[in-house]
Amino acid sequence: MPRGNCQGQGWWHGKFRGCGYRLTTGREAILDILSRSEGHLSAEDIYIKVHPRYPNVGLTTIYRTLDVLSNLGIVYKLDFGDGRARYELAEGPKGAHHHHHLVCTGCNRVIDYADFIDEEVELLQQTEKGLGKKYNFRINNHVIQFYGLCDKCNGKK
Amino acid sequence: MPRGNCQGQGWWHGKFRGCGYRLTTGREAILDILSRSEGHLSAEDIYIKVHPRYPNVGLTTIYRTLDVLSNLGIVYKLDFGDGRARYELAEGPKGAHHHHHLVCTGCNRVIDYADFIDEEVELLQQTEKGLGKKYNFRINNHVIQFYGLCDKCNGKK
DNA sequence: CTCCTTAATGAAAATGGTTTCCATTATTAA
DNA sequence: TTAATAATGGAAACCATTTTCATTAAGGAG
Ligand SMILES: [Mn+2]
Ligand SMILES: [Mn+2]
Ligand SMILES: [Zn+2]
Ligand SMILES: [Zn+2]
Repeated sequence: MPRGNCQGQGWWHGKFRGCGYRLTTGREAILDILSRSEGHLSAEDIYIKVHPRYPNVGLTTIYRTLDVLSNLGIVYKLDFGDGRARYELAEGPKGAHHHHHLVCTGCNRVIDYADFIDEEVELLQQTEKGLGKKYNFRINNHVIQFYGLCDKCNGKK
Repeated sequence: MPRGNCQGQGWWHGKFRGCGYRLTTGREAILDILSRSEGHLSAEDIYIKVHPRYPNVGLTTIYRTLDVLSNLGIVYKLDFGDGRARYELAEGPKGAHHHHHLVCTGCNRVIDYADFIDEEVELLQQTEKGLGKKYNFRINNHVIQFYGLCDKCNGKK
């Protein structure tokens, strides 16, 4: 059984070490869970998934790690207005998967969509450029989210 | 001195009464402050502005009233990611003043902009229509915000 | 491998915006 | 005026997140 495989499970090690962060069990566990989970996990969601396999990783470490990951650009910190932050991997080993969000205010379901991304991205770039020039702003992030009721919640009167 | 003037100061009374809400001093005070203030006030900001003139309006009432106003569509509840909700009047007596936001993550300054609104709104409408059809969603709200560093914060290295 | 510096950690306590409770007050329809 | 009940304020509860601090463990130097 060959050692030292560098595909997949360890792709963030470089980014981590490059910024002077230590590689710890907790951090690997959290990234492991994030990369094998679909969707938008809260800190507690992650804690619950990590805990069975790594019972000595505390919730505090989850928060601290997510903060680091978010600063490194490895995860996005999302806010869907339900009072807790949610996180998703910015990109897997396979590359980026840019998308925006459609949030149901009835059941809190969140749909990733990428259908209109091309037009949106183009407009966003124009807008960012224009705003940046006009207001002397260095824009480095945007939030686009649609809120409404999904088919199920819409049916219920 | 004529009584019963209906311009300005009381334009929301109708909307209020129409929904079965009572008109109270606290509610009028809060709307008064909101309509004579620029910008994006937190509940506590409003409390501080209301308190000198109406010392017996509590913070709880501010929260409750803002919730009602937000449900009635009279104010927008905004989240700029600084851990507290902010509120702005949806429209004054003069009518709507649609705009989006540019948020400085350095100093939390928020700039209202309306420059690219037309194009944005058009794209939004298209997107809402497309998404609504594709995912069977009734979209009734969207959030567009740009985050970055303002000229001042950008200068500080 | 061992040592040593110090980054990282977990548990518990603190924080802080917002909500809930509940006894009291005030609005409004009759 | 009166009665029904919506609205209120103050205190306590809530709850996601952060801070504190004593302990642990990464990882570079030797
Ligand atoms: Mn997503
Ligand atoms: Mn605004
Ligand atoms: Zn739903
Ligand atoms: Zn700034």
